[in-house]
Amino acid sequence: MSNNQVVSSVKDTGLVEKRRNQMIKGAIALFKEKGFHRTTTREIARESGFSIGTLYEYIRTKEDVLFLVCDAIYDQVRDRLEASADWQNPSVANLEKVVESFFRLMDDMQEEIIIMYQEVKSLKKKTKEYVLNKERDMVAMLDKMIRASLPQAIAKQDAALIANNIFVQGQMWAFRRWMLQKQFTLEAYIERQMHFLLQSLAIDKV
Amino acid sequence: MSNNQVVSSVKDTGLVEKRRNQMIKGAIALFKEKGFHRTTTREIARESGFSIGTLYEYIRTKEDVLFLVCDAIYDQVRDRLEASADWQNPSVANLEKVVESFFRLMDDMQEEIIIMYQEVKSLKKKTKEYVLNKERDMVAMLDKMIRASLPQAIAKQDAALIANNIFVQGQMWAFRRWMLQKQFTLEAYIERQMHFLLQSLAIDKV
Amino acid sequence: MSNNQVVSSVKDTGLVEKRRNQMIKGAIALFKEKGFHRTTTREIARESGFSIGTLYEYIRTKEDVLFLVCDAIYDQVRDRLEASADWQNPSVANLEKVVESFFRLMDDMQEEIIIMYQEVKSLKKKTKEYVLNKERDMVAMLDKMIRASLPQAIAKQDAALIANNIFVQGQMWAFRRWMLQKQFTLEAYIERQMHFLLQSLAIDKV
Amino acid sequence: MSNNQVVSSVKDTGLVEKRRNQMIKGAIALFKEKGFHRTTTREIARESGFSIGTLYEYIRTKEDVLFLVCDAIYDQVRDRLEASADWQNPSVANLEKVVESFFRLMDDMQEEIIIMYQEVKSLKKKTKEYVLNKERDMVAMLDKMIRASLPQAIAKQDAALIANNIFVQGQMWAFRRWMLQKQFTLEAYIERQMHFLLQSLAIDKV
DNA sequence: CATGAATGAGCTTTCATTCAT
DNA sequence: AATGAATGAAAGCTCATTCAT
Repeated sequence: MSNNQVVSSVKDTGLVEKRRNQMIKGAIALFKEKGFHRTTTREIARESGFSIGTLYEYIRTKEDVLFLVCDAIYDQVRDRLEASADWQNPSVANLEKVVESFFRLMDDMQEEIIIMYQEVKSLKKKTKEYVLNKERDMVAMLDKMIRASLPQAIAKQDAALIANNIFVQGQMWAFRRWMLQKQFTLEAYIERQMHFLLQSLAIDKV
Repeated sequence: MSNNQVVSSVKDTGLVEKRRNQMIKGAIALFKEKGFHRTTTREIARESGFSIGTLYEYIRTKEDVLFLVCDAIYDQVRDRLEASADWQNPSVANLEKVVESFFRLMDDMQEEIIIMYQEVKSLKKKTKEYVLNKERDMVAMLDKMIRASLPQAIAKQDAALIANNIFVQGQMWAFRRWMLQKQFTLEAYIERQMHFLLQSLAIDKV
Repeated sequence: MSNNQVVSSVKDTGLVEKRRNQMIKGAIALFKEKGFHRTTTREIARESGFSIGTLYEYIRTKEDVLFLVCDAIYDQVRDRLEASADWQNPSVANLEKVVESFFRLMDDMQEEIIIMYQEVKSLKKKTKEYVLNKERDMVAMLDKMIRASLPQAIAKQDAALIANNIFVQGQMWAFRRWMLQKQFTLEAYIERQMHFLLQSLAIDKV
Repeated sequence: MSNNQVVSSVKDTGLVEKRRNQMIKGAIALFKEKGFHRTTTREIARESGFSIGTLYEYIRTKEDVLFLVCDAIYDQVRDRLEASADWQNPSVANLEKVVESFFRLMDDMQEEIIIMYQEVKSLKKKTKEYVLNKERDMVAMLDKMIRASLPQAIAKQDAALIANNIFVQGQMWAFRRWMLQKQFTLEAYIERQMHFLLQSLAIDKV
């Protein structure tokens, strides 16, 4: 369903969704290549397959495109994360599965992740908060899973910290690829991070 | 000594260094506020206390300013990190000290850290590599310290991974402050991260 | 009867007239607020109660709307002016009545008058002439009335000049309201202008 | 001295004045031809003899140009009006001289007058008021002259009304030239208007 | 007849960079 | 060495108009 944080002149919501998807796809391709600021609205229109006039029928400002892109990426990450494991039955095994899926997801969506974290800052306060809340939600999912999975009790803060660490280690695979991906295969990276994670939680490898 | 990656028309190296320091200071203040792309060269000149013409006597392009800024921040981080502990006598205690200092440093220099990691992407390939090498160097320092400090042997890759984790956990204090700094004091953050670090390395708290 | 200076794709003349009246009403409301140039065709369509596509079924260019508006205003002024007095029986008394009516009319239709005189210039030559001829006609009516009313003979040119003066004094009530309407009530304005008019024509107040 | 209602990036006030004069001259030429809204900033720059970038060194928005133009025209009218007669020694003869000069001035500056009264409406409230105050001042000059010149006393309101009438009759020579200038020479126009003016004031022609 | 999505020329404005003084 | 006026490519955005449905 088309995002209604962003105003469109076009009424047909089905069309709005379709066009915005084209737009998001086109914009991501361009943002990957040159970042938000160096991409022009004309380029976005062309890459999306329509004219500049049409682009502006579906958004109001260039920033709207960025918002749509960030929002779409978050939703995609979340959807895939939710589908990746059994969140209803917490267990160390399922936690491991979640973490592994998350790392694989970050590998899959490297470029999108880089775009998102590097450009959200360009959103204005309100929109930025809206988007960051989605991150908060996902961290909370993981947080909850951690607390429910562990055999022993864990302090609330500790669970939150670990959840954040996992998140950042996932993102780091994308952001620091120039450093990490020369030294590690994805498999090795996952395996070693998982090892240290379990170790730090004093859990014997299953 | 003035950075000679960037070409200046002015010969007097002392003057070049002085002017560039003014420029870096001014630019950082502005980048903190509005980011690199939204800051104009005119503003940088004014904030630095000289004219736009003079600015261009000491650099060649706007990107040069960004480079100078990133470079200066890295140097500052490195200097302070080096001064913060006894790197010559590796020990778990010294490792802890280094890690703690690093986290405190990241707290101190939050804004600069954010600038750096959010804007390096705007540097062109060659310059970016030059800057990222400085990051590599610092990670290497930590890596080496880890390997030398631990009572038991640690795989080369593992040390590198831990070093990266520490780095990213430090940066995360700055980048995710909207999430972390509501839940943790710096002290608590350091304490818990250190706890998990030692735990994951199977070291009993000293 | 719908104005056939402006071409319409729609055949049904009754409908054309109905739609154009909606359009004129909508456009006047908008022109009052923001002038012709700052009003968009989309706004005119919306304000008129139909779609942009429909708007263009009844006109060919945006300028057509302006023409229709000016034309309608002139017709309205003329209709009301004609109805306001007994033009068939010239007399000083009737002349006075006409002048008073005209001033009251200008007060009533201030905004419309302002629109018309401020935007006609945007019409292209031919249409502008068509519209200005209506003004000429009205001045001629007054001119004729003056010549027929006065006890003594008056030079042709003089009658024309006086007719123009009266017209402009009426418009001035609308255009210079920021200056005049602070100092005069409409009644006082009419009374004093009439006084000077009669005086200049050497007629004793009836 | 350069108008400081409008902000300029250029510091050299002499230069600012020079460039703005070029700009005003260029803009008037264009506004005469096509009006404010149909004239582009690029055209103004080209006509003024400099680049679009330079234009914007001396103004902030397109509206600034319009303001500068209106302001300059008013100042010119006022200067010429002040120079045209002996304002210090009121007398019917001098009043006649003033009126005649004013009419001649309106003839001379027809195009400018048309621009001004047709485009002031596009200024925003504050600037418009600033400009209209200049009109008020001039009307006040005339008003004062009328009161001081007449042999008999005249009511305050009446003097103001007569002053306004004279003003509007002057402007009408420019605005209604399509109607008046076919029937009257300037000389005749002045002569007849003066005749009716004196008549209405019950003054015997000198 | 009515609709409204699509178009793209064209607008105002910005800003990195140069260069004469 | 320092200045700041000049430049113009290029950006974001608007809007009159068309035309398939």
